[in-house]
Amino acid sequence: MKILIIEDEIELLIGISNYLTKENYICELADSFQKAETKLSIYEYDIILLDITLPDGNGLELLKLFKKFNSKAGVIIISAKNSTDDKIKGLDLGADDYMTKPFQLSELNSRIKAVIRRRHFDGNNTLEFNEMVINTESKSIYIKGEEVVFTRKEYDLFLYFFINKNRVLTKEALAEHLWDDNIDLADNFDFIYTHLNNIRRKIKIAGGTDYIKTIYGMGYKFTEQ
Amino acid sequence: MKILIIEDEIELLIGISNYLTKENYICELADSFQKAETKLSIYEYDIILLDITLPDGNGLELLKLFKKFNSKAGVIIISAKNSTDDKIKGLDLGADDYMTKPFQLSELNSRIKAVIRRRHFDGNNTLEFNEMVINTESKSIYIKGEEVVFTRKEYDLFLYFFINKNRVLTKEALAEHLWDDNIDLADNFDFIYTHLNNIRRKIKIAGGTDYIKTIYGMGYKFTEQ
DNA sequence: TTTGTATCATGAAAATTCTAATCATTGAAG
DNA sequence: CTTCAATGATTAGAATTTTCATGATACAAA
Repeated sequence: MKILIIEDEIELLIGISNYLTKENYICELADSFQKAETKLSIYEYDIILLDITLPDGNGLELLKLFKKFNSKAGVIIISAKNSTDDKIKGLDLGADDYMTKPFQLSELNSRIKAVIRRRHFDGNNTLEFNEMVINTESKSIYIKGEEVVFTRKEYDLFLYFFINKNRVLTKEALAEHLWDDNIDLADNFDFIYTHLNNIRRKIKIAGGTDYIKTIYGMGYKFTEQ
Repeated sequence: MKILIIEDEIELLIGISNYLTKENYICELADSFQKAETKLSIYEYDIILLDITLPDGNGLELLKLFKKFNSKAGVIIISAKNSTDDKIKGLDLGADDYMTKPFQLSELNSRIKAVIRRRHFDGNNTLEFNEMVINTESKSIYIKGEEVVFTRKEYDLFLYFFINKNRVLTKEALAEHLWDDNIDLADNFDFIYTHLNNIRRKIKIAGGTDYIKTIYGMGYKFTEQ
């Protein structure tokens, strides 16, 4: 997941970036209205963290502007402002959530996750990719129209690939996802191999294509190419 | 966990209470300074949600006062105030966190959980109760000085009892805890019986006392009496 | 007190998850 | 083009988790 952090307090900017990078997000930084504007016009992001008070402009203007370029991204407003006004305005302009400074980084992380989840699943319960369909309500997976039974861990892993299509996911990131953060990073994550193997076997048996490409020394990527 | 909600906007008060009750907390309500004062002088709470602006007094005074009676509880300040002053003062007076209105109930919940966690685990990694000791860092359990090996689910369940000493926990609450909320409530939770049985057996073998009492039709309670 | 039903306890079996050993492949270095 | 070390794939089986069937117990109603 790619995140743009727009924040003029450099310390906070770095702090957030470091934390989120450790949590396996790809972070880009902007410490002014202008830099943010440039980045937004060029790249696509999944999540935008937006500080309202910038030295060279108001974040809400940026939000208005940006809704034209990049409507896919979720926006979380970061505000030190004391009036609720800015938050309300921000939510009106299409922000998904807001945080008031100061905040815990772990909380920011859980909000980011929540926004990602909502953006993916609100309204429709099915995700599709070529011959594959996931129904997130019944937690069932269909390949070429036939249901293939996945275990809980297999399902979680496969869904994670689906959501992170075209992105390289490290073993560590996958393991952390399966074990909701509280996993000991000193462990070895060999069991990922096993689950992956099971998923691939089931896809093969069902006559589907193995879209999970191995990137040697890096991780795995769910993609067509 | 027992929570006192001090808030004069009745709608919000009810809203919070309903939500938190569904999340398996025991809620008590106070819509004025005076009622809150009375409750605080009589009962003990785990968490206190404190609105600063009350019709018959300032919440910060209440906070000062209450630190004398009930120093064990965690305090989360709810504030609609626009000055950061009240928040800072509140945190100075020993509040653990604060929220600015309006807020998402799910966020409130995650903050409550965070405060409970911090209050329990900050500084010391061990929880003790009579002949039982839990080391939350190494995730090991000792009974009469001897280590007893618990599986992950057994450990999680046992720790949850420890944290919720003297409280009745329903099967549903236990199951939800073990499966991080995303469990299907239509499922049957029979596996709780099995894990409980295993825990009790291991305690027995180690020569410990079974402090987990069955409350017929209700749930279970970890207690001495 | 007896009876019936719902809840809980227990143990065994099934399913899933994880570990560990072995083999295969990749990419780098000579 | 080899060789080597690191990484990934595969498989078997150990450990854990979950399901299921059966028996025991508590509570309520007759």
